[in-house]
Amino acid sequence: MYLMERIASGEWGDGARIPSEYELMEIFAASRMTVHRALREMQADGFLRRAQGVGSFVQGPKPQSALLEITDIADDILARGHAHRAEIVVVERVKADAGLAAAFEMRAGGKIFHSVIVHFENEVPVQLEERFVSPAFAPDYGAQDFSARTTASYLQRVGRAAQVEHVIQAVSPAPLTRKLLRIAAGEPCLELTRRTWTEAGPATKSALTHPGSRYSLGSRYDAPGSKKPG
Amino acid sequence: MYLMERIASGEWGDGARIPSEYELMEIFAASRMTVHRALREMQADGFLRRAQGVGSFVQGPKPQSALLEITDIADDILARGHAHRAEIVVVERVKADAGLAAAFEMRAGGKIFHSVIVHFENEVPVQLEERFVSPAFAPDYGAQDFSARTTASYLQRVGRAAQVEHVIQAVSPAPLTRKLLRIAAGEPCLELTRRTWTEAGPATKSALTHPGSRYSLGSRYDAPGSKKPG
DNA sequence: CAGTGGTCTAGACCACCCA
DNA sequence: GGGTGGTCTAGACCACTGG
Repeated sequence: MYLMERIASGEWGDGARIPSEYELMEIFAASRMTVHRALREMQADGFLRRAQGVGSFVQGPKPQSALLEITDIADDILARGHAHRAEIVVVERVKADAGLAAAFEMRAGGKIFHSVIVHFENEVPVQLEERFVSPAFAPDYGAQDFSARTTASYLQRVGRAAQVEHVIQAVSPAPLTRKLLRIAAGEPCLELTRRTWTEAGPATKSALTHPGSRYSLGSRYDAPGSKKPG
Repeated sequence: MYLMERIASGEWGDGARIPSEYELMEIFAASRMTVHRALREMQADGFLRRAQGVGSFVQGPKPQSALLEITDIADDILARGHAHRAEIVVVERVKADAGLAAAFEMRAGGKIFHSVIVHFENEVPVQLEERFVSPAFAPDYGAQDFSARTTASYLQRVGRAAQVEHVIQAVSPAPLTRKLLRIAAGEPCLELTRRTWTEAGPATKSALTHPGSRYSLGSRYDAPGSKKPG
C-alpha cells in the first residue's frame, strides 16, 4: 500500500474529514479490507481519529515524542492555568564550529540558526531553551517571532521528524544559565538534550534546561495489551 | 477476539514457537485473516516476533517502559562491557506511613516491602535504587537475593505492569544519598521516580537516583509512519 | 433510516526460508 | 518442495451515529 500518501502529506488539513471506507474503495480500486486495514494502521500511528457511525478525521500532528511526553512548554503551562511568557535572548545565524558541523553533518563554517529563549510561568523562569536549527530544514527560522509562537510549535509545523533522540542529565548550571533562570548557586538543573532528524538529515539540536526545584518531567503510560486480545 | 489469552498469560514460554497461522485457524475455528490480524496486533504490541518462512515466536517481556527506555541497569552496564555489582543496603518489611499507605491504597500501618540497593559500574556507584513493593503484587519480594538478580529483573517476572508513571527531577542529594553514592557536596543528582500499577492496584514505587556527572538517561525513537503506508 | 466504521469468512497469490 | 508469514479480494453481518 503505497497509496494515500496524500493524507500524511497534508493534502487534507487537520481535522478534515476523509472519504469513507466505501468511497476509498472506489478511489483506489481496493477491497474494503485493504482500505480498512490501511486506515486502522494510520489510526494506530496517530494520524487519524475514527468513530463508528461518524467517519474518519485527520489527526493533526501530535506532540512529537511518544517516548517522553514533552509537549510544547507553553501548552504545558497554559494547561495548568498559569500565564506563559517567552523572553527572546537571541535569534541569530552562527557559523558552525567543529562540533556543530559534525552534529549537523555539514562543513565547519556553514551557517546554522541559533536561538536562546527563556520561558516564564507566572513570571518565574522555568526553562532555558537553546536551539540549533538546520537552515535546510527550516529556512525561515530566523525570521519568526518566537514570543508569539513557540519554537516547538513552529518547528512542528515545518516538518515532522523521523527520528528523535533524547538525553536527560542533571547538571550544575553555567553562570549565564544561572543568571537567565535566576537561580541560586548550587541548585541543580535538569537538562534535556533533544536531537531530531528528518529523512534528509539532521534537523535540530536543542538543550532545555530547567531549575530542579521548579520543574519535573513526567509521563504516564498505559501498557499495550492490558485489555486487548493478547 | 478474546481468544489466545494463553499466549499473553505465558502458557507458552519466552522464545517458544507458537502454532502456525494455519494450525491456529483449526484450533480456533477462525479464518486465516482473523488469525493473522490477531498475530499482527500481538506483534505490534511486542508480544511476538514473526519471520516470514520461519514462524512466530513468543517475545519475552520487554523493558517495561516504552516511554523511557529504562532497561535493567545491570543490562545497561553489561551492554557497555563494564562490570556490574549490586550492594544491598537493606531489604525489609516496613509499616506504611500515611504517605505510603495513600500511594498503595492501603491502611496506614500495613506492611510493605522496602529495599535500598546501590549499583556499581566498574566499582563506581552509579545508581541508588530505593523501592517500595506491594506484598499483594510480589509476596516473595523480601526473600530474594538481589545481588544475584536485580529487582527490576525479578519484578518483571512477577508480573507485567498495566500502567507506569515516571517523574524525572534534578535534585540536591540528601546526606545519606551522598554518602552511599560517594559524591561531593553540591553535585546534582538525577532522580527518576517510577510508580507502577497492575489491574489489581498499585504495585511498586521506586526512586532511582543517579549522580549527574556519572549517568544520563537516553532514548532514541523512530517516529511512526516514517516509511509505512501513511 | 441511511451511512459509518468494526468484524469476520473463504479463498487466492506471493516472497521467503530451509531442508 | 513444503511450510511459513505478507498481502489482497469480494462479500457478509453487526453496532453505532445522526438526522
